[in-house]
Amino acid sequence: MTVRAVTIADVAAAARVSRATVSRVMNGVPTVNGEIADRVRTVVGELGYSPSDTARSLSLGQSKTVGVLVPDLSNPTFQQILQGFNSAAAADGYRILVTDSHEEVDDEAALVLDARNRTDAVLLCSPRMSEEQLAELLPTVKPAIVITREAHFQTEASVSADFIFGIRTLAEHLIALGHTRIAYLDGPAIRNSQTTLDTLFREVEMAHPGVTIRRVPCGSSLSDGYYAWDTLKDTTVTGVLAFNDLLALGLLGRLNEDRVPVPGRVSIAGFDDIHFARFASPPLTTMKLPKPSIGEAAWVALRAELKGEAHVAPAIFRPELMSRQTTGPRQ
Amino acid sequence: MTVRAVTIADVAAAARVSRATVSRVMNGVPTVNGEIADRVRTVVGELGYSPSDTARSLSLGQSKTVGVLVPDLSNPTFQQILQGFNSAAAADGYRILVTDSHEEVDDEAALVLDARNRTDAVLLCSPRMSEEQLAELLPTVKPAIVITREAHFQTEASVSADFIFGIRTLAEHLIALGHTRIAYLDGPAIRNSQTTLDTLFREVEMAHPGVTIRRVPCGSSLSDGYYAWDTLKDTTVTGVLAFNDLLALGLLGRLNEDRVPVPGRVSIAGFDDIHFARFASPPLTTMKLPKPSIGEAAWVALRAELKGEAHVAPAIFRPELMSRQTTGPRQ
DNA sequence: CTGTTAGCGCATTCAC
DNA sequence: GTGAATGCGCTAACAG
Repeated sequence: MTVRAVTIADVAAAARVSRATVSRVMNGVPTVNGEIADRVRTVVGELGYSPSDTARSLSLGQSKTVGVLVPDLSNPTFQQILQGFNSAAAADGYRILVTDSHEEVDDEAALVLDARNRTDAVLLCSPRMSEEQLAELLPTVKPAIVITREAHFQTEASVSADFIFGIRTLAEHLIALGHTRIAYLDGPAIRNSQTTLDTLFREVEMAHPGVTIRRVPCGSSLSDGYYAWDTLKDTTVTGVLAFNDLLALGLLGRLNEDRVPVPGRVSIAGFDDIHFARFASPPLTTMKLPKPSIGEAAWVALRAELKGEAHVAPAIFRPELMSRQTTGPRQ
Repeated sequence: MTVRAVTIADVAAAARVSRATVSRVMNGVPTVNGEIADRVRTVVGELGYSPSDTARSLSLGQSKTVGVLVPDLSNPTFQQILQGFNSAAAADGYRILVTDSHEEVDDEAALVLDARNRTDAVLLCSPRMSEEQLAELLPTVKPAIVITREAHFQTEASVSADFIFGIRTLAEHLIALGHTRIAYLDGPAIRNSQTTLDTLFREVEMAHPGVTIRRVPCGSSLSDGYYAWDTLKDTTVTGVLAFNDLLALGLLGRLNEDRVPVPGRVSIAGFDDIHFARFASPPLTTMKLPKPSIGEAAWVALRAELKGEAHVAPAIFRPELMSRQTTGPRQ
């Protein structure tokens, strides 16, 4: 914008028609005289006119745009979810506006509000805020839906990945390979997923006497994984589960650097199956998430809300084990 | 938006004041009676009012937002440039709206136009469109600036990376290691950078008799690099330069998979120095680009244009050689 | 089939 | 210090 160079009025004047007619031509309304339409189009071309989306949005009462909040756009996982979401939305004529919170929990609410003020709805992708904050925010920004890594937020999360199932699968995988001392690299401290995970680990330990799974605070980035070795190396841990692939890959890079054999000395498993996982050396064992499908499901849910339809049933996606080379028998 | 739940009028009515007063309170205009202001704020809280950015934009004549076009958001390089740009812009109270062209050259112009119609200016990050298209588009969307990988588009590119210098450096690096048969994995076919690169390679060949550098059409993604080996493996090439790190990393992944020693059988060099480069195995030799600085410089240039100041001098960034382990003596 | 009128939600002159 | 009126650029009835 910035004091629009050429407006609909300019075009109307130059084409000697009313603004309404210009509007009709621009929107492809068929009931316009061919000659007039041509004349308008010509002028549009000459003046380089292009309608202000802001004005259209205000007038139409909708922007045909939905906002998306992600905690970290540099994480390939979110990019892929976003792609699935984006193409699905695009197919319905919607565009997206993405905002990255950079893992700053305290900024999330404001960012969502902000995004919502210029769009018709919002998608909260793995919000890091507490469940309470979320519950408070949601009603003020709806239509809104949230994608979560845990399936137990049934009230809010329309789309979720069965993280617990995935971690259990990975744990069993390591245990089957003979590992008994396992570490879990924790993701961003969020919500009350804490207890859920603890419960899982206790269950697994119960089922497999002799096995211990220890949680280690970590983070969500490559470097978080890289530095995790500092606290891990002096332990007897032989198997490591990571909150996500970034963590696992960062750790793997560190181990390669320190010439620690993988999976000889320690087995590593990630979560998400980002592209790089396959290209790592050795290729990373991880749980594959159908990221584009998750994005699509999110759009389907959001579109339903947009249309005011009945709530669609929450979609829960099960990850799939990609057993590659970073995990092997305990030695 | 979507038929705004609560508007400024609602707040005004509930607080028994005029809309103008509500507006003043919302914008922190000091000349408002304390009690009234408090009353308004209370109502705002109760009603959960939050001003429509769309309406504000239209009224103010500016959105305090700038659009950014990138060819591939999943490429970490662009993310980092974006981050630099974003934080610089944020410091000046501007927000950004990103659009990803997914390397679809033909969509770029429309996307830029689209973005520009809801923002005050646009940044074209490594546009893939032809120089002619760019020249035609630019005037219609200004204020606009472009970031380029080549320094020779002096007329348009406000910020650029000295790609030619970087590739030359890498070529010399390989040659110094004894490589004489070198392949260059080409990026997206764009503009007329073709001849520039050819010129460079001829120069290098002249300066080093016996050396040949062959261009191989490739692409810009991990998988493009992965499949490049299919055409490379039957050649006598011992050194490979890649358009970017993604290509190099994809190729490296393939070579690890096929158990082809790197750099024993073939040396590889990338370009950009994305995070993953360091974590690859072996760590990737590449040219480091000051990506955040590039982003910041872009904002400085764009801000100047926004203010209608004189054109700032084009900024050209020189990449720096990061000699790591994917390049070694010819064997 | 085209022009006139009104209004989307907000900020901002201008009087009061 | 506050309210009433006007306009940002566009679309959508409504007439004609």
